Amino acid sequence: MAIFYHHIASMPLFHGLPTQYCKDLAALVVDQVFRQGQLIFSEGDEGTGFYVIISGRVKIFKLSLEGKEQILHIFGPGDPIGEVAVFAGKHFPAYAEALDDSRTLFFPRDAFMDLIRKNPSLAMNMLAVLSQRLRKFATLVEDLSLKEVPGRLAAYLLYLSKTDQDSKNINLDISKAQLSSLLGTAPETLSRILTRMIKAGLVRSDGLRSYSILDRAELERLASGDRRLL
Amino acid sequence: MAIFYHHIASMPLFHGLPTQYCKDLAALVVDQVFRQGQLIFSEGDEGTGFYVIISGRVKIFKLSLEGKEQILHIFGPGDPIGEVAVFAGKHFPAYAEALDDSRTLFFPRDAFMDLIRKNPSLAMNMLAVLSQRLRKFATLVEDLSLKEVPGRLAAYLLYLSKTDQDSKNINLDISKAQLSSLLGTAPETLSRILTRMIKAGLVRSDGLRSYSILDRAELERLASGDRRLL
DNA sequence: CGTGGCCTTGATAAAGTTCAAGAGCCGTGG
DNA sequence: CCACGGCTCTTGAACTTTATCAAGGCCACG
Repeated sequence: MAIFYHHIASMPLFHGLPTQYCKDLAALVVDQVFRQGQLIFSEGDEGTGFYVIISGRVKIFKLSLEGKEQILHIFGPGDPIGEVAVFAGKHFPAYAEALDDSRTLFFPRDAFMDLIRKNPSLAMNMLAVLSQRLRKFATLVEDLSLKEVPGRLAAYLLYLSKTDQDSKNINLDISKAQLSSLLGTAPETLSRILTRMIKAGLVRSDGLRSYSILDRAELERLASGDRRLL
Repeated sequence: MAIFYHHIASMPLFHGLPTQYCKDLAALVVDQVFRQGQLIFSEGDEGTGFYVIISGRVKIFKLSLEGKEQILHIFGPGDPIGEVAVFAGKHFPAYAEALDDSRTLFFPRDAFMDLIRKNPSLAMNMLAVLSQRLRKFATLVEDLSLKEVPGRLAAYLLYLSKTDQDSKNINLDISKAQLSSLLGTAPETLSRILTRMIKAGLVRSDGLRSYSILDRAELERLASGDRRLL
């Protein structure tokens, strides 16, 4: 259990939580490992608790009848997933699948609820997490509805360049198929627009999933919704 | 102040909160009235607190460069708005505008934060509210990305028929222009698809903003993402 | 050296947008 | 009472963007 404690205490979600509570949690928590491609939960499943990712990445997505998928988020170490089912509605609102071999800790609903009632700073942390997600969703809706694919792709590339040490070199980290699902488009469309961007001198492909940003200003114009073609 | 107390105590958000706390809140709260069409806050504004709607309706929306709007939510009495800025990021993530002449109570950030720290049930209520919104966003993204306009419209009509006393008679309550912005499409497209639905015998127009559902099964097929044409 | 992933490219079709014009509705004022 | 102006909504036609279907290319791995 001591090994869980270490993980729990270092999660942003539990930042500021007294040591004893972290230890209590460590005793409740269940360690779960998922293979790459393995489903963690399905939309509609009853949620008896939530997961926090220890290692690996997890995609949260919706599926249409015809099997088309839209990725809502891609989460990594430290991120909680499925917590919505704990606080409202009881069942998971989407699918979750491991993108890599992953490890998670599972927090049973009732024990966690007790703890959150006892500890205001945990509640505040959780409120901050949920609020940030609402924010992310708002921009996702904005992108899907108000921007065309080039704009979405440009925004995503710029987003990557901010996290990956503000440089001009970016790494996609995910397959093009996944990226197209994240941007809400077909893989073919993504491919075409990426080559258009390359031909227009906005970016350069450095092989595999690595790209360089050549014309940041132009990308920013695209990302902000400028309809003007590449 | 006593008059605010009454409103506060009856809000779902404050359900279960001790009387004294409600009274404390009543002393802090600021009453604000907005005219129909008046902007309550803009995207990017600093959020020094949040609002709860007492009467009227408020739309939360994003705007593109070209002025196209996408409605994220339409909220009514009892709903909090702008709370995301309180818990994360400080600035409002979208625009808010009164759809009717409306009245709100404004809760200053710091006082509210203190209260939430002191009262776990308030925290739980807020977590439930945010979770429900995440859920709503997830279905909005699903609709925008995975369904076509007929599917979205069908889903919306069915949604209305559930709230408005499960009958076959529904009332749009908002203009077609607003509805098109909520569904993420152009007014012309909405108009065309609505007439298609009428011609196909799925719904009937009872004048103004009133409609009747004639073929619920077929609407449900459309809403669930069936591509088959009307 | 071939096989299977994953990505690209091309041709075609579908859905939605845009622009422009017209219809219906309603309150105002002559 | 009717005509006018201003709304909102509808309809039509051309155009864009994106999806879809179908090959073909590339590359890694056995």
